[in-house]
Amino acid sequence: MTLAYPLDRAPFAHDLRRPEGESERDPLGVDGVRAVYARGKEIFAEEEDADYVYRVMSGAVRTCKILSDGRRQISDFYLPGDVFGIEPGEAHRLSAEAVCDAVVFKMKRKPLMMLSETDCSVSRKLFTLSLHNLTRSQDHMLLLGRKSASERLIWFLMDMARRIPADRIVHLPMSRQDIADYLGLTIETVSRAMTQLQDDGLIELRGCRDVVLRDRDSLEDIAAG
Amino acid sequence: MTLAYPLDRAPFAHDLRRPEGESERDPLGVDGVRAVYARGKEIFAEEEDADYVYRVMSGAVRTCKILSDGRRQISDFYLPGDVFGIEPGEAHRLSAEAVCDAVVFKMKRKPLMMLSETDCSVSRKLFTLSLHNLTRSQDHMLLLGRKSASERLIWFLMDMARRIPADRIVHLPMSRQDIADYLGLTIETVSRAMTQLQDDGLIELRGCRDVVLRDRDSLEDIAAG
DNA sequence: CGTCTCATTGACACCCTTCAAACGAAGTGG
DNA sequence: CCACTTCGTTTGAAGGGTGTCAATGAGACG
Repeated sequence: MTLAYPLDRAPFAHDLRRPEGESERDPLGVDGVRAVYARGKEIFAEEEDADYVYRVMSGAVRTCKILSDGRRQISDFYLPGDVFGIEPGEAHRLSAEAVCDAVVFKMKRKPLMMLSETDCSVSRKLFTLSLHNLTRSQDHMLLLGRKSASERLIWFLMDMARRIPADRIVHLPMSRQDIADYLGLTIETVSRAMTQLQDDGLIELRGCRDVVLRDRDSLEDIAAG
Repeated sequence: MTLAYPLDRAPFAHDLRRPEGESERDPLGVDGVRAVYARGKEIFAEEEDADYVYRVMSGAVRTCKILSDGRRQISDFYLPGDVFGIEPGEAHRLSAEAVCDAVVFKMKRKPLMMLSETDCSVSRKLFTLSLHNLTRSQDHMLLLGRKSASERLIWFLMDMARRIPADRIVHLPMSRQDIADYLGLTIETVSRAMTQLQDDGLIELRGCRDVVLRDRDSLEDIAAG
């Protein structure tokens, strides 16, 4: 049997076949409902009231910030089991969209925050969760500020290989444009870097979304910096 | 009377003249001691055990990650009142150094974590704190991934103007190299961008560390993106 | 097979980096 | 008071990595 996701990333005992809209309980301890979003659909917008906190059940989600002239930076991708949409204030600081068809669990923010005032285990879970995100964004800043295009791409591929359940082939749920906006590059540069890695024998492309890591050791070394 | 820092950033009722080493209590609710670091001195290193959590009392601190070949990315600068050094695991994920002569309050991590298991207000404070840092790093990622040199510098100056207590002149505690490593640029580019902003009449340099914001509205607009 | 969308490739431009030198402020010693 | 040093900043010239613009290629789907 192959797991749908590594154990430390398993969401929780939801049955994906249960009808949408039925109330269930999140591991964080509050009730909520599932919602389905088609590829590209917006889950929430920047500045919108942050009434809900979300957990990915299947598919993938991106959160991003957009400048007035359209330049976009993707903060992170969220995979099954990941929580997103928690904000320090009343409004969302970034927008969220489905990278591919996705099922997300949404729970009301207010009950969660109220529970965290009385249940220390909940507030500590929230604390741990945001620290985890913070750690990721620190690595991301190093990448955006100081790494070359190929180093960025390798770091991204290794991160995905670690997070996505698959041994030999990493299936990327996102487009080149998403990767570019995550890595602070253009789609052309991502594409060129990808073929360069293939020419160097580090990876092998099986179609543009499936990547075989051919020289995992070298890739690890470069990703580690 | 002029405040040493804006009200929302005031650290706590420590008397800076108290002798170093004497035990005091942090607003987070645990005891600790003050420590003095000269400019450039390391407070903790990457990979080092994260035994303490810190709060800046005076001066400024930087946290950064360094690649094996020396490339450096500064994650953030911490000013009086700011807490730094909280980690999800047992080890520090970044290093911390004094940007200028600085006094920091250090409290043991373990008692703080134990307190947060029973006192919800503490774990919620920690949660809020890490969410605040996360929000900052999201803005920082947008800056590093998608903004031009001058946009980065303007964002930095406006952020400092907001955080540093001064009406007309912003005094930067850090060197050009620090600014460069924070903004993902080189020292030369920062210097050039700075003189360009001066030539454009947006700022005025009074020595290389004192900046007068001449056209605050334009600067705000550009910083907002 | 045609259409649509997305990915790849090429040519060229440009912003930022690199390398190098000059400049300036602060501190030291004669 | 004035060289002299040191360290950090500024400025200049040249090069390179990534962006831009444009055309081609490759899957997916009806």
